[in-house]
Amino acid sequence: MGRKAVYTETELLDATEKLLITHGYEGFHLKLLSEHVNGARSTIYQYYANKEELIAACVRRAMQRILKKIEVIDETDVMDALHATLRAYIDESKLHQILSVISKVKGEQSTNTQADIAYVKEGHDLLRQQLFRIMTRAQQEQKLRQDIPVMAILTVFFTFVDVPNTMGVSNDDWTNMLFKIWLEGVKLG
Amino acid sequence: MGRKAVYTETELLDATEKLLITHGYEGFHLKLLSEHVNGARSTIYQYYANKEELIAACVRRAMQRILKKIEVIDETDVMDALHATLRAYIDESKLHQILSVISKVKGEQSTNTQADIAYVKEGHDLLRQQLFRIMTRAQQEQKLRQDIPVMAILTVFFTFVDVPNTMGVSNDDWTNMLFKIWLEGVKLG
Amino acid sequence: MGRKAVYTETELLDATEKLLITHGYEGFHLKLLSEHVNGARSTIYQYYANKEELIAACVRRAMQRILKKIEVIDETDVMDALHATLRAYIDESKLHQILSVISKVKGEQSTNTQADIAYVKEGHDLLRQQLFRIMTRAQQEQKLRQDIPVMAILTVFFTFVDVPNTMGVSNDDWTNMLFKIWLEGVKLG
Amino acid sequence: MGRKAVYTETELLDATEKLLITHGYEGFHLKLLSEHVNGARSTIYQYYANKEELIAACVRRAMQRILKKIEVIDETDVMDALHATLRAYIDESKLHQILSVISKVKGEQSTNTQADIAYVKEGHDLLRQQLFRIMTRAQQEQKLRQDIPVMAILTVFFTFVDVPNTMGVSNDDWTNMLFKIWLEGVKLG
DNA sequence: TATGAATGAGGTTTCATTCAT
DNA sequence: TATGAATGAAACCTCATTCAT
Repeated sequence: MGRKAVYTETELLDATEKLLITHGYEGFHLKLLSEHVNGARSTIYQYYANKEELIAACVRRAMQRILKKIEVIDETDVMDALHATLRAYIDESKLHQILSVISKVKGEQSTNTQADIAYVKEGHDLLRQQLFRIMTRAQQEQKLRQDIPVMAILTVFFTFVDVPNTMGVSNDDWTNMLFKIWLEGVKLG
Repeated sequence: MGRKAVYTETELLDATEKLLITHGYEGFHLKLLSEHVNGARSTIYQYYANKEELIAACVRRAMQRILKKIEVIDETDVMDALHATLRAYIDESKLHQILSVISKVKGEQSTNTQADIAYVKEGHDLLRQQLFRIMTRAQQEQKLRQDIPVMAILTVFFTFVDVPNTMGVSNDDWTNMLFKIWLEGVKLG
Repeated sequence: MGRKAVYTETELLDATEKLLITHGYEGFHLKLLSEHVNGARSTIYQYYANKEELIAACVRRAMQRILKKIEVIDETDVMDALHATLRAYIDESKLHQILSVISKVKGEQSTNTQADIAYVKEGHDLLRQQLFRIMTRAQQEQKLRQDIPVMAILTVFFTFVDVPNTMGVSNDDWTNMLFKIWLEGVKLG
Repeated sequence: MGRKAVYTETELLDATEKLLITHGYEGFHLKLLSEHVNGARSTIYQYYANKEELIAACVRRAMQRILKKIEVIDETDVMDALHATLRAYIDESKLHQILSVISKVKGEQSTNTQADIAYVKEGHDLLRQQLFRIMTRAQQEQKLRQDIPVMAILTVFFTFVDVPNTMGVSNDDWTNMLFKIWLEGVKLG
């Protein structure tokens, strides 16, 4: 019963995510969104009580997506696990941009929003801790150099994730190349 | 001598830069700026015709600053030059954030703005080309591995610049550590 | 017998009346109403063409209710009639609040609404005239002082109706107390 | 320095008060206000941060006005004091309408608003307590009947304040008439 | 020149009402 | 018939920019 929806919630979040990436938190407007989705601006309020709630839900979904991908990585072989992790992040190359939005979301009004913010924050910590754990194990297994603090290795790793694929190669090739550079450096011999 | 002007152009640009870093292009407002500077909001228009012009001037100045620092680097020794370059960038750790603002500046209105945008774009290319040149030379001199395209090495280098100093060490130490990782990688042995 | 309708017209008007009292004309919304009744907002339009029509019907019903109560009052004894009248009004303590809403209802659109507005206006006059008549009779019968115009006595009477029962006593006791004050005043002796 | 203001704060509050009386809290809009004052809607925000703050300030001012009038009343003679009090309230015949608005004002956002709300609430209590005190004294001095609780006398008094001047006489005459009715009642002899 | 004040454009949100299932 | 969904009008509020002192 009732009229057919002009778009699904998924479509709404997809469009939101795209616009958050291209315009950033402050440049994201509901008018903009409504122009990228067929339907009136006010219709958005059928799905989310306000802009903040929508953005928070969008960021949360992105976090859920990466968590799901990271979760299934086999940690038997430490180096394979790191490689797979890098690949997962590169597949979600815009992830950091989206997640960083969460720091601007104002959650005072809605408990929904607050819950989403908390979820994303926890996800952040989880991802960081898991990588820290794996890398520590890699150091112990003599797979990573020990004269550099894990924290530094980790931070560099997180930055590699954001290296733009200026070569325009496949994600597979790009992951392999970055992983190699991360491991071996760029110096000859 | 007359009464001190409410604020000098330099103070205005300094405040603008700080706020662009903390709030981003879309989060930067003249009201905000006037609250961080001693004088009224409308006085800003004595210096710049509009917001875009102010922002463009601010980004231009940042580009000038880094160009000046890069310009004086001695290129005799290729690897020293790269190290010094990394150090220069790390000293200007927020540089990328500022420069990236330029892509959002709308320059249709003012030729001043357009000139500034062009200047920044050219500076960008200049920096990139210079590094490209140095790295190519380094490859030729057998200082950098040849199985990885210079473009990839370069892109990674540019990303290193943005690795946040999570260890909280001095810029000197941080540069050394990053440079070492960039060169040698994180793998043991 | 078929499924029970989501709500009867009576339920709708009851809820409307309650909300008009608590929120006033301007604070009354159909969304609010639909939340206080079992059924969807749009279903309201099956009963009334628009918000104004609903409100007008609600006020009209309240007027009908008080008219019915006043109508049956035995006027044989003038003072008993006045006492009974006060009691009837006090039983409908929120009446004035509801009736006053009518002045805000916009009736241009619907003849139904216009008819309801007219009905309420006429009822108003009727009530006033009837009381005026009784009081004039009471004056003639030497039951009410003659040095005060009936109009003033009447207006004061109408105000007594709205004295909030701050003592929290029964309607019976409250009526008696107010009637006594109205008649005898508050001065000692 | 700076442009000449289109209206003073007093004019703004006067217009606000008038509109609050005629349209009520929920029917009061800034667009409406801007139409009753020369100047654009957005100009209002130069004076008050938001609608609630404006309304709260308006109600506060009304409370201040009545407090000032009540304050100066000479309490030497208890009955004279009560008469003067009634007169003061009748001069501010719309007072209750304005003050009642305060219960709808949402003050969560602004401490200014909260302070104004508190001020009005306290003023309310003050007025009530002062009258209670005077009336209690009047009872003790055998000026008011003792078979009726002061609370009831007080409540009736507060209602008298709102009796509309349907006779169209001067405030002086109206006060005298109401005071007489309040004291002596409407019964003959 | 510096600035307080004014303002219109544009963004957010709510709500009566309509649509289509 | 009942309703979920859509929507435009209208309210609130912010901000870049202009005005006039």
